[in-house]
Amino acid sequence: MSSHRRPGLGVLAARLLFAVQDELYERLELAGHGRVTRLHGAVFAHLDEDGTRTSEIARRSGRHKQVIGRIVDDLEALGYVARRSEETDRRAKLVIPTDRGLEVLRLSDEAIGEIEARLADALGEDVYQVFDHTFRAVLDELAD
Amino acid sequence: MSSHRRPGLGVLAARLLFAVQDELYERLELAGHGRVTRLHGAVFAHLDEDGTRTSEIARRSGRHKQVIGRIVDDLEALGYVARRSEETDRRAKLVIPTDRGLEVLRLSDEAIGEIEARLADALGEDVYQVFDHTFRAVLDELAD
DNA sequence: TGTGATAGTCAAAAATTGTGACTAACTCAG
DNA sequence: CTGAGTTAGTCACAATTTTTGACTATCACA
Repeated sequence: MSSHRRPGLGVLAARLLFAVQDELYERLELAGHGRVTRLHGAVFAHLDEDGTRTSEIARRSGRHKQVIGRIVDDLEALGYVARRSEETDRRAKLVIPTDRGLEVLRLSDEAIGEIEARLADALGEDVYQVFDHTFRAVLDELAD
Repeated sequence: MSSHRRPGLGVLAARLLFAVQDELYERLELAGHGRVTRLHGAVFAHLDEDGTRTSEIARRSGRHKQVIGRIVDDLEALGYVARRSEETDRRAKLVIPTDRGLEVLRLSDEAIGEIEARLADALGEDVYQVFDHTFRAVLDELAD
């Protein structure tokens, strides 16, 4: 078996994404946030500590605002975020993390940070830094 | 705006995946394969030229075999793959790309190859090679 | 031979995504 | 100041996708 083709950049990206997500959500579950799923990640990943608009989250995550709106409904019911109208634009509503939401943000940053630290440790601090730097350059290059 | 946190490894991976997919499916559409969607990618990405079992595709892609079975139904109806019973194990069926399916495999490899070549050109051949190599090392490291 | 595991499929339920329409509020040219 | 066009968000409905459980056929192996 395993006569499969050498994985290209797309498959590498998918594997990395799944590997990171697997570890992240496992840790969130252990920390008592088992109700938070990958779906909610689209919001958490693009949510600032001081709040972000629904439409901005939609834009950043590349999903429809209806989908984001529904995920926010969910997170609101679970007590992770609250909605507050913006004062400068009364159409808009800020999605703001609650204390519980802030904890998820903190735990997520911590989990990702640990993964990165583990990789830096295994591959070499300098090697990993170059990797991270090149990764961002790759994304900049593909953004056109 | 844009006061968002520095994206971690997970967000980087997601962006890379989407960027690669965007370009890949755009090219497939231009080549007359507009009916092939990201959904089908789970099969094509793990399909060998000489055929692969449904369950092996499911294992490699991390999806349920029912889902893969349905995608294969789709691809079969579109004329991209055929099913053939294995001789060594009569329970199993090989999913085999048709000529049309082989063309998609070729176009996909070509598209990814061009993206990689473009990146190597922009960032430097040696820089990109190190990046690619480190990427695979990262995945090996996370596989544990 | 017979017990347990594996490959694949079917069918129904649940979850997620996409579409179109709608209200409210903002922008800005005239 | 006003009205046309745009944008933020939501609702309701349709379509798609995923999940769950059950089932048949086949294999592996003690």
